[in-house]
Amino acid sequence: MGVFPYKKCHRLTRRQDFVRLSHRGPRAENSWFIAAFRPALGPETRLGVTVTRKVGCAVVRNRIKRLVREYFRLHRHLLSPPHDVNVIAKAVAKNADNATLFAALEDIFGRVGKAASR
RNA sequence: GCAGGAGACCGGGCGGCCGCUGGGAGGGAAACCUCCCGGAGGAAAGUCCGAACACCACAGGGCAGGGUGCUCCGUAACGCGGAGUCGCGGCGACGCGAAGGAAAGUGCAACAGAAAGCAAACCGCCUGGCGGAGAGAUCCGCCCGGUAAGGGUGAAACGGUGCGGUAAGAGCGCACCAGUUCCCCGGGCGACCGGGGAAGCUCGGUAAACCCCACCCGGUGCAAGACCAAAUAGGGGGGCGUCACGAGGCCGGCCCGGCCCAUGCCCCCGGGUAGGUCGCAAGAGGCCGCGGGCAACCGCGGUCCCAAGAUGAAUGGCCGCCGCCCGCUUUCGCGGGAACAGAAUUCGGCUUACGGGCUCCUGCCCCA
RNA sequence: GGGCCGUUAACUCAGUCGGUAGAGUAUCUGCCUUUUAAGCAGAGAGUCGCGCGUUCGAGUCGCGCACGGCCCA
Repeated sequence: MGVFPYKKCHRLTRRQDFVRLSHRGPRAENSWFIAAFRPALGPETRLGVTVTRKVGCAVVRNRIKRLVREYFRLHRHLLSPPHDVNVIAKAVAKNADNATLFAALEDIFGRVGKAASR
């Protein structure tokens, strides 16, 4: 396994997982994203990305999802103990460039990390 | 040089690091790892048509409903394409056209106008009659009629011009022109075109109003559908026969019509949700050559060129160099920009969005 | 993936068979009242989502787009 993998076991793949996060559970928020999270059931920290049609067309939504995944791939190991995280993009995210979104993700994962380690 | 028209084409390139994903090979008990090959578009979009494929329905007939609508070709098929015909637009290159039928029937036409569809008399014009005025010519009023040439209204008013004709007029008659129908000759597969003749005088618009005519169309869609199969709950399916005569149900638009029923006997053990596997990626393909055809396209041969397959859903991120465009700058260089847009069963079209250069053609102007 | 509907005044909606686009609320003005509310009278306001076509004439008919919403599995 490489240093920064992103395999299927690192993703939320069931509707159940998303529903579980959307109900109760802590959230972190800034101008571009909302993150819903709670301690993982398995041994790995897992990611889900939610970008609704309100955000933009398919090209815009794909770009945002890829950026979120890329950031998660490089920084997943910083989150301990393992958590399930769902990152939801706000509609204004379509206007931000890649560097801005990476900064926003750094901010929001920082908040998640702080809350998770407590 | 400016303004335009048509056609075909491209949709940045190379490299490094970190990743995702399909297939193949190898290793491993497994998680997984290593290597090799592949991984968004001309529109992948809108879902407007047509098919392939799958399941459901289906004896047959009729009605309804929907679609198409000049001709001939092409195609698996099409509402698509090609070549033509006619009409319209443009100086032109060229473009556009749901382009069958209004002498089958029904309907509609506000306002204006006398009248809007078996024509019609408001004004005007004219013969005649009555009354009045006047010396008279004649004028005025009313009435019975004639008249579509003139006026005004309207999107549209029942051919146009001229001559004759008449009380005034009128295709009432004649000549030419336009149109309609029919006949003949020639060309074309055909739409239709060219020429000649006759008749009748002329028969309006709207079918993207109902409708008529010709041709086509069963429904639903890969979340179709097939297979494997936890937990939970206990039932489900098939065949044959007897009875039956109308209340009900079914036949997936409706009707004619057809079937089911109450019950008996026999046979089978499976059905199905979560989840998984398949469907699911190698063909109505591209290119080259030859042949046929004006062309769309077709036939034959070759090439082995290309051919993604996810399923909370991959095709990415960061960086360097080069090329293109813009701004600043004498140059060097610096900074910025690069459109529309992301496969979801697969093809053929159409439509819409959008960056760029190329070739040919047209009109006008200038120079030689 | 497939299907259906809507878009008309600031807001909520009518508008049949094509013929001068209306109603209620809100706004403004006047009357009434000590004043406000209520009531009465009147006024303003519209690219009928956009484009092309059919027609003498289109909110209405046809086609192509845009935006919004809903349904099925």
